[in-house]
Amino acid sequence: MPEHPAHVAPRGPRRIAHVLVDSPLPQLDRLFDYVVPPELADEAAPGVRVKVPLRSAGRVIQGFIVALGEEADEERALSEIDTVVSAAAVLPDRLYRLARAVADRAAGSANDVLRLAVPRRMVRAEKAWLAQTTSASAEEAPMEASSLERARDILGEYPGLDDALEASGRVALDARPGVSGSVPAWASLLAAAAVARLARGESAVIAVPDHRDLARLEAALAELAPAESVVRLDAELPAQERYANYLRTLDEAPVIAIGNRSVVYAPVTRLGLLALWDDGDSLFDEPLAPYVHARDAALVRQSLEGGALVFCGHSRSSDVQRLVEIGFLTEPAPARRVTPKIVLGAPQDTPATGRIPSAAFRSAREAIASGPVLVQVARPGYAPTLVCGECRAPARCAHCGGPLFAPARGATPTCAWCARDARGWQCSQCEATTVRLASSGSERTADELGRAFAGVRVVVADGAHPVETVDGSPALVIATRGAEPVAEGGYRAVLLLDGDRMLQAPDLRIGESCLRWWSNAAALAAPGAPVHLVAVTGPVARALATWSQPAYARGELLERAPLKMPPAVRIARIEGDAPQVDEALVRLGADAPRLAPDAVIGPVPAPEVSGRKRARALVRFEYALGPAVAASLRASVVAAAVSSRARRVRGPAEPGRSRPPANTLSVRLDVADPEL
DNA sequence: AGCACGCCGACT
DNA sequence: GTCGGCGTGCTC
Repeated sequence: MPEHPAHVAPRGPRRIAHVLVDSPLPQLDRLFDYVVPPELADEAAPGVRVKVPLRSAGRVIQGFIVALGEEADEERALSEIDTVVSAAAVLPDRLYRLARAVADRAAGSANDVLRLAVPRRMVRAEKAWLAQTTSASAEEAPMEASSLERARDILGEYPGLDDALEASGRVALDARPGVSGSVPAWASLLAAAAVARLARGESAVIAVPDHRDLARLEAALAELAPAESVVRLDAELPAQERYANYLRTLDEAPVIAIGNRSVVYAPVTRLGLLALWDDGDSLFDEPLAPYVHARDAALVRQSLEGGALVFCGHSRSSDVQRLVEIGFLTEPAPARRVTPKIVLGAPQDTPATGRIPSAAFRSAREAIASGPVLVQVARPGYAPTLVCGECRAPARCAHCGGPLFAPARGATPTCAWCARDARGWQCSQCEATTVRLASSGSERTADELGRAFAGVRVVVADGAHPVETVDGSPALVIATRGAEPVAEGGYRAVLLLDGDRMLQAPDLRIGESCLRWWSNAAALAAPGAPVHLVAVTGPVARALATWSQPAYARGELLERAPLKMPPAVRIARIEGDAPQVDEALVRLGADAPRLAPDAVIGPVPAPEVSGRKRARALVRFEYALGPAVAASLRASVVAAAVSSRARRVRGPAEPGRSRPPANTLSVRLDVADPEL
């Protein structure tokens, strides 16, 4: 029994709150302990927002109580919690653990992950939620027996899938091509999987790349799931609704949460299914720190919370294929293989009009009598690139040197950078004054085909003019890749036009991307409708023609392994003040001695920031070394942030100019384009 | 980020 | 003998 001085009243153990403070500083990315004062004891529960004193960032800072504890009174000096912001427990323990694990994997801060997961607080929505949870909580939405039966029918197309899902399996699922009504088959499949989990009282989370896919998934769920159980979580929602929906996922009653990349963090209760549609889409690549791809976040989450994990697509990303090959994912096969009818243009097939071979043209002409025909092109606009009419050099803006394009038929060339029109243009190479259209955009294709198919309705769909669906009546639908509308009953013919141009992009993954774009467009065809891939030969064309996307992904992986390119290995990029980059590499050598001798590329000089010499390096590492590499790089980031007095050197040098990054060392894991 | 602590030069 | 420069380190 410890002695107490007479003037201090002996007290029992005190309540302690472990608090995650909301600060961007990497050195504060850990839990801080505070005393819970007796008057806050009722409200200070795990998950609530609090304000706490911290010797920085003003006097008080926002944070979340992550957990509570007790300890003897006199062990150490602690500050008290200042305020409980609201009694709403909006950060459940499972979400904190997920954020922590995802941040650790990416050498980032838990706060940065939580910023993606927890929408901005809206007091009105929060009050409504608090009132509702206390009165009518945990009421389960009734599920119609016929819906569940339909869901089971759909899942039955893949013998073994239901078992795999029940056993919290992890699967790579090749979606059946086709549409029923205006709903693509993939959307019905994922909706059915979600409904099957919901029927067992478990939640589902489904992430899709963009809002058009979200609308399709929503349509599929409308046919199968109780409306009260489907919760949209995406950035397009009004702030109040978004926060209300977030709070809804915290309820005891299971939900189907759908949205774009960050929905993978939705903190639903009893996660039974976590699914990604079309994981090869670059929209799943998170552009905010710590830059974690939704696929990786999903992998981390499934390892923590269990439940089934599904990567579904018409094509196979090399990343998912890697997981298949190491035995992490299984591939449930469909009972009946359904493939679109792909027609590769014969080399001797001469174009009847413009860039369309005669066979494809005939095919379109026959099909258009009975319904819509899809024409996929690479780029929007009229003529996206212009060249000199004489010497064929790219036409450049006289003012800024930017590339010129033609906004419409016969229009004056315009600069793509500065938007000036190039009246009186003259070639800088040969002084000619005429330009030539070097490429066709969707508008020009629509123009040309509209004349060839006189009297037919023409629909143009691209990023700027999105079209969700078209009906089943005859129409020419010209769409840029990725923007294809769904046609009711499927397209009667599909023409994939600019394949050769698309394949030429200087991108490590261009083959994979093209196969994805083409497969997704082909999947919109009606059963038996011809899909013409024009002017492309080689492995990607063969993979499409034989509908063997997994085999193509496998080939990609085999090619990249000896080159040490992702996803065969992981790659980290380190950038910062030259001495700190050097220091980080030294530390890495000590922390991860099993790194290959050629793991580090660089460092090379990077552009100076306010007069400081900067450097950049890449590190290639095996997946097994991930934890060691991430921890080491994180330690370097913290060390650099703590010791950095660089910003003081800056002083009065530049008044209002853009300030250099707060951290003098920045680290990014799993870079998509491994360029120094 | 901010703010306190601490160890050398100029001061009433 | 004291005030205050900013370099260094930490934040419950």
